[in-house]
Amino acid sequence: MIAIGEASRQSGVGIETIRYYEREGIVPKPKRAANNRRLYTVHDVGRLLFLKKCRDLGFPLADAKTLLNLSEGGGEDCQSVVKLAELHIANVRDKIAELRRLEAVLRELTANCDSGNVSCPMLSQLRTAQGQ
Amino acid sequence: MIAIGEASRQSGVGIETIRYYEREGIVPKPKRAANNRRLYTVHDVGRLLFLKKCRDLGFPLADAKTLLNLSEGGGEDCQSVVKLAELHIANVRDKIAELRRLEAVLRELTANCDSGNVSCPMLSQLRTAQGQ
DNA sequence: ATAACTTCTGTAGTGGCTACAGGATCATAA
DNA sequence: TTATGATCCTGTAGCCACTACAGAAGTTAT
Repeated sequence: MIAIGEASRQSGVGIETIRYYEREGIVPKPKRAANNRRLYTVHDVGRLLFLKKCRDLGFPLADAKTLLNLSEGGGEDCQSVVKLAELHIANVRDKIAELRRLEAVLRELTANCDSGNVSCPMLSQLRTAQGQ
Repeated sequence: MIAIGEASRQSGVGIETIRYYEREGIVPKPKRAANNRRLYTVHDVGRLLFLKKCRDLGFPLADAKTLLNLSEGGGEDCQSVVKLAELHIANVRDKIAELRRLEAVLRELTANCDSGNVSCPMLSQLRTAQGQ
């Protein structure tokens, strides 16, 4: 049984975040010591590590919770997991495409901005060009 | 002189967002009609359009405000504009790289999840793999 | 007159934390 | 024993950039 600071160190999840997860019902409320301090088990730390990995993979917290439940429920519902993951991958791909588009437009806008122009080409574009 | 709804239509910026920009000091407070309703000029709509383009390019609102000021200040400080834009481009590139890394990891994690496995390979990985 | 639309102010919610404030408790050293 | 500092507690507010109300008042069309 370890305190919240140690659980934070072992899992990489911040102390405030652990308490936030508890408030939000993402993880169950831990036992308390006689002095009211939270006590965590190895299993609890495992949960936090699991959640941290999900978050690092970009899953929304709600999805991370779902995955945790799938992991702890006996069924090992591989199909549900894949479904969630595929949706997430699609989101990631969409974001990449959007960012690439943005980068291209930004490069174009700044292309003529190097030399000491009287008026800034990028600002001109922003003032006059059609949206998009 | 047009009302806020028309300004919203012409600029593509939502009504609530226009009021938000006013509250935040991103755009100046417009004149009011006798009935206390906001009145916008073509120039005001131009500002909103400018801001919308900046936001669509992914600039934070604070940067959008800075760009607007640069655009309206007489100097046309092309160097400041490029500096802001280059920083933003670097951010965009970083995000793309991170998302690509994520996508690769997610693909790897779901690679063996197709057939009817007894236990889910992805969940196993999330439970046991080292962070990263 | 009635209905439907628009606008007004003010407040709260979104996601996922993060940062306090103000207090209690614990561990360690002089 | 006492001082110091680390850790913990609860509760609240801030971040970003909106978005969504509630409840009231005014405008426009039939």
